[in-house]
Amino acid sequence: MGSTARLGSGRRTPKQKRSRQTVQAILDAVVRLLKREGAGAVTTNRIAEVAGVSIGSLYQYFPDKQAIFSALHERHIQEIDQSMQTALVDHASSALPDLLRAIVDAMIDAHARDPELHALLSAQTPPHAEWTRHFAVRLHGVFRLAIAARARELKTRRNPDKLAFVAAHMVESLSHGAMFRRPPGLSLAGARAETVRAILAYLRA
Amino acid sequence: MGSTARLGSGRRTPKQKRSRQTVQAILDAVVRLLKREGAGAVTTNRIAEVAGVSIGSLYQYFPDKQAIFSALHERHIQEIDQSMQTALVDHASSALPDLLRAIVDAMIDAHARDPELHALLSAQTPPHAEWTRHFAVRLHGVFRLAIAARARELKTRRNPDKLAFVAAHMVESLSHGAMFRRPPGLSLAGARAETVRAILAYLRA
Amino acid sequence: MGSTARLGSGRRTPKQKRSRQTVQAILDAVVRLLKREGAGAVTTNRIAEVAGVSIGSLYQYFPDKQAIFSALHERHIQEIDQSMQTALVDHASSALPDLLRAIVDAMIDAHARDPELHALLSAQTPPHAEWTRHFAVRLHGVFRLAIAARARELKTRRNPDKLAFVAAHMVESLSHGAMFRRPPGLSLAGARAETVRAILAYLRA
Amino acid sequence: MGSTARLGSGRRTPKQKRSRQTVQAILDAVVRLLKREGAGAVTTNRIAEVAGVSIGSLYQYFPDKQAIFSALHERHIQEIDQSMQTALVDHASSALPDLLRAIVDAMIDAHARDPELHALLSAQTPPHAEWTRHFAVRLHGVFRLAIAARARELKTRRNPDKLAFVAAHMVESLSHGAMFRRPPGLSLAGARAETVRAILAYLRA
DNA sequence: CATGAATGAGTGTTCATTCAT
DNA sequence: AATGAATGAACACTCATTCAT
Repeated sequence: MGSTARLGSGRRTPKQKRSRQTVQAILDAVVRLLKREGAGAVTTNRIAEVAGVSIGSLYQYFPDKQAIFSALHERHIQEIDQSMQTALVDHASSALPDLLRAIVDAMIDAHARDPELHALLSAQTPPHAEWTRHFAVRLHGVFRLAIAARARELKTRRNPDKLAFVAAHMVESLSHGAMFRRPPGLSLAGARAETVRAILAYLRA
Repeated sequence: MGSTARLGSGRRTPKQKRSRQTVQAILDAVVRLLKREGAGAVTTNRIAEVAGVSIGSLYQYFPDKQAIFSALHERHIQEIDQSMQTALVDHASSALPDLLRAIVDAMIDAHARDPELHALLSAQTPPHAEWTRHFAVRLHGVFRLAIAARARELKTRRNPDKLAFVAAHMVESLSHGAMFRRPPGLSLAGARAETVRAILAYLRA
Repeated sequence: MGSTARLGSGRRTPKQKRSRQTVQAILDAVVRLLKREGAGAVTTNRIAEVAGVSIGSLYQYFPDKQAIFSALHERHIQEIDQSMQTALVDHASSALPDLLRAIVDAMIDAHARDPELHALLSAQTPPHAEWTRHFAVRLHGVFRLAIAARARELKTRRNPDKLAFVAAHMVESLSHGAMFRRPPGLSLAGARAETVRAILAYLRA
Repeated sequence: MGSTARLGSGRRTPKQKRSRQTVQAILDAVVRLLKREGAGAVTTNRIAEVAGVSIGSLYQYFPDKQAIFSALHERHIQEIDQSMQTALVDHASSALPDLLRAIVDAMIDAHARDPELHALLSAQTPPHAEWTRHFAVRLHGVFRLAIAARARELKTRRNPDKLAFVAAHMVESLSHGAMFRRPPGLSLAGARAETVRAILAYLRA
């Protein structure tokens, strides 16, 4: 991990850095293509071209096309996951509404940052692929933690899994909805607030 | 010869009935293929084969491959929409919890009836296609109606659009989640009940 | 030929008239399609549609697609041939320049009447098909006759076949050229006159 | 390995030479197919097969089927054009009859070299395509040059464009006719001579 | 005879993947 | 490692033709 960089020569590091850069370039190329020319234009040859690498090199780093999408998904999830983790830590000792607010914000921001990407990505991958499941589990975990830590505040003895299940789905669905299907007359800010209010209402019921 | 034109009632309809049967056969073939052999096996020639019609006939009824998926979506949505409408009417004078329960049941049942189909279908269509939007609008409408009719019971003066937005997303997301991402230890029945409880909690908050 | 129309009952005539009308309709449909939508649009089904007959009926009158083009060619040639014959007869006792002028006019007019048709037709049929040969022979014949009848005026004893060969090609090529490849600065009338002059020069040389 | 880059002269050219060879192979394959099995056998897959390349390679060099025919035409025209140019230069200071004879020979030889190809090719391309026009212009130009340079010999003040127009059409038409529609009793040599005589007669009239 | 739904062999074309250089 | 020309299985789609009604 960090240790490779510390070893004497530093000879292997540049190679690995190059690799990572190539992988990044390929992943970025997919995103650019997806946004600029639509899903139909995302062919391996085109990806390689846009990434500025040869098609041969592309296959050096990814065994097949699907692997590229998987990697992209993973990267995307990790980014969201990261901001979730941060929200959780930052508000470890805040009141529940504040924490919820932070989580919802993180989620919406993640969607807002790259809305087309998110949309097109889900169209490209089987909806029950590993990553979807994985993401659900992570989000579920975030809420389990958040809820467990505030069991007293909530005065509830209900199954925390059940609560987390509902809360996680609410945040995901409403974040997505706030971004893409907001009805006229409901601002993004309004949707944010309403999402928090809804989850709170549920948890406190 | 000349007499055929004189025979009783529906001499023109068989032509149309046959058409409808062919279209049905094609749509059913897609579903069968999707379930039995996965999305990769859904080629136009294979569809025609499984449907028991010639590829030429298939193209007599659908201008291109995408049109087949669109038709399938439309059929699927209409089925869900139907059961939603029914729930709404059947519980026109029930108490809110009963109505909500009926709506959630209709939604989950629709997902449960053909879970793979639903899943694979969404993978095939751009997520912001007309039908997705259309369905969201329909669901939203169902809730607006349900909530408006019970404004007094809810003792609320909040924007019904806002309430409907949140409620609709909760139903859709949690129905889907109940079907596909239920955590171990949460039964389908439990998820159903919890979904209703959550929506109620929100509406009454 | 003419006799069928003279026979008693007249029962068969309408049927034959209908047939001829259908055939005409089909032939006209090809021309219309060719002109309006280009060669690519000329499919048997489309022809039938434009002609206002069913595809089945079309195949009642023509064994296959190629036969339609053949019939069209034949009709086209007969029209040109007709006007050629007329020119020949009308100027049976005119001087050579006048006759030549009449033939050239007939030829150019034939091209001018339906230039696209003529062009597209040649693109559709193998260039050495029967009809092309046939047409060449007819034109050749016309000139043989015209030249033979004026051998004294021409004071020539050269092989009339040779003269006819050259004259026929000149008239065909220059008529076509006058229509389609006239250089800027050369009017159609000018091209007409020049064609006559050129043939005369050759015949008198 | 590394040494390959150091070897003598043309190490980059093989890439281009290979390309040219492939293109040549494809073009030749079309000609072979056209001659051996007729126009109906000329499918892209068959071309690739006969050319000994994969269908994928074929599409690397030609965007679509039509482009192959266009390239073939261009090649064919350039060959004829070449021999025309040569005739013009070789007889720059010859008398007009000799020059005419050379041009007619070049034209007839071009047709004689590959008569079926020429015939089938014209059947494949719209008769007013760019190349046809282009060729007419070239031929016209050749004659303008030839005539202009001999204005004194011809003692003519007539519009050289008019003269060239007629002469060019005579050469083209009579060369083609000499090849394909020669009447019995007229030898190829006879047709050649007669063509020259006819053009001379016209120019001197 | 007319109809037009049905047929299916065959077409042009794409694109993930390989491998000689 | 990198390259990119070459590959070819597979696909969506067309259209001349048939035949049951």
